[in-house]
Amino acid sequence: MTAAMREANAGEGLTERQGAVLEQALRLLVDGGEKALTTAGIARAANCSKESLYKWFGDRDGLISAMIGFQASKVRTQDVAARTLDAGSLRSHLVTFAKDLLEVLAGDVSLALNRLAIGQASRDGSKLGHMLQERGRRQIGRRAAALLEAGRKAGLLSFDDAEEAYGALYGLIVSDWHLKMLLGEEAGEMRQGFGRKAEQAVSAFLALYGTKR
Amino acid sequence: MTAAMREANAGEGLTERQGAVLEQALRLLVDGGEKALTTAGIARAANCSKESLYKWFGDRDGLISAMIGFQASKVRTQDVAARTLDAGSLRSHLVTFAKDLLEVLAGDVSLALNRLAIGQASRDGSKLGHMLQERGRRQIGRRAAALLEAGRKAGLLSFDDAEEAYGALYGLIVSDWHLKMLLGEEAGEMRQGFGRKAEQAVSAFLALYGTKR
DNA sequence: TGCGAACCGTACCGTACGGTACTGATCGGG
DNA sequence: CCCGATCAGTACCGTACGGTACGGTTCGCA
Repeated sequence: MTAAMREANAGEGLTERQGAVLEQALRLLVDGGEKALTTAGIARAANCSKESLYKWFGDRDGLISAMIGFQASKVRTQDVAARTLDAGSLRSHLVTFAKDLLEVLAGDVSLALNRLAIGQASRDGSKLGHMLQERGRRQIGRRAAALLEAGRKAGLLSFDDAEEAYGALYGLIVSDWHLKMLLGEEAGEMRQGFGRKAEQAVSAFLALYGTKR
Repeated sequence: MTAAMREANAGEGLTERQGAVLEQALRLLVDGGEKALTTAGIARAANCSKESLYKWFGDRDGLISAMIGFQASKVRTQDVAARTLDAGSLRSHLVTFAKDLLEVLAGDVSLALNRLAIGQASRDGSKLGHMLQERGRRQIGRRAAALLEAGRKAGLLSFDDAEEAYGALYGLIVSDWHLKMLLGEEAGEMRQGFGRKAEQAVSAFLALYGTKR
């Protein structure tokens, strides 16, 4: 029973009720930051008892871990089957990827969870940090890697180290926007610049790694 | 008057004693994260009384703000007078800038302060975030802007929007390393890759914005 | 030598949090 | 119709923090 629960928490085997509780917890976190993420507050917001929280998630850290896993499980990245890939469609796919990346990073839940994990990075041995890294970046990184690999196979891209190419793409897209948003810069005002920024970044990336010239 | 005249430490109106206290506070923050940054802990580490802390800095937020200002005042960026600028020296200056930037961002005090400001971004209306942005990034941004402008004046670089070019340079250099370090990735292991990464980033930047071909 | 300001060390207060224990209500199965 | 399990609601406990107050000490200065 307990073992099943623990394993379930790591994956997605959560009761609807528990999912609803995590939803409320995420909402609290987004609205009020880590300070607002108290067990009493969650219990009040979710109309459940503190005792249930501890029974389901063990302790506060377990609850936070469950929040991260829960949120990650909601964002599934679909692999684009790009069989027919020409210069135009590659560019379009890259631009879409860039916009998606910026949108994800600017999402308030993403920002709140990243802030939480960063704030706890010094205390908990970066356990949450690794979790976010694995569940979040890894997913979108795979999507990008697949896209880049497809581009190379189609003779549209040229690079030796895929990781290096992805690093350049990521940096060109995100620059220091993520940090600025994490530090509190209002994300709403920035969003309208995402489209232009994505186009610029992809153009630069193709100038660097594209074979067409 | 003597108190006020006592050399204002690095432009701030701080006594040496107060600077020493802030030094200890920064050390506490670096070692133990925000949780370790308690008024009692600071008083103990700095051999001063809590009453003095409140007299000097008002409250905990004032103390944290003073810590940021104090740390920023210690990092002065020297403008490189690049009168004779050729392709080689521009590249060398850019590589040096890139390495410096990575070293600064990987510094444990910088990481700790950024973590602190990010953790408080939701509670205090990003006051600390703006402070860090203004005192930290602005400085190194100006250095980069001067370098880019000099390169353009010398006919070695070509760009319309300096801010856009700087964004590309920053992104190519930093990529997602800063976030990874903020999330707890051990910075020590990464440092040895800084040199190579700086070279790669500058090469890519020059391929994008350099006039020499 | 005497005075006053600054300051250290500590005791103290109110509060809020994490976590536990208890009570009563709901509900599905025999 | 009753039994056992689950859970909401709440009271409770220990702890730790931010901030304040106070006694004792040092030191500059007249």
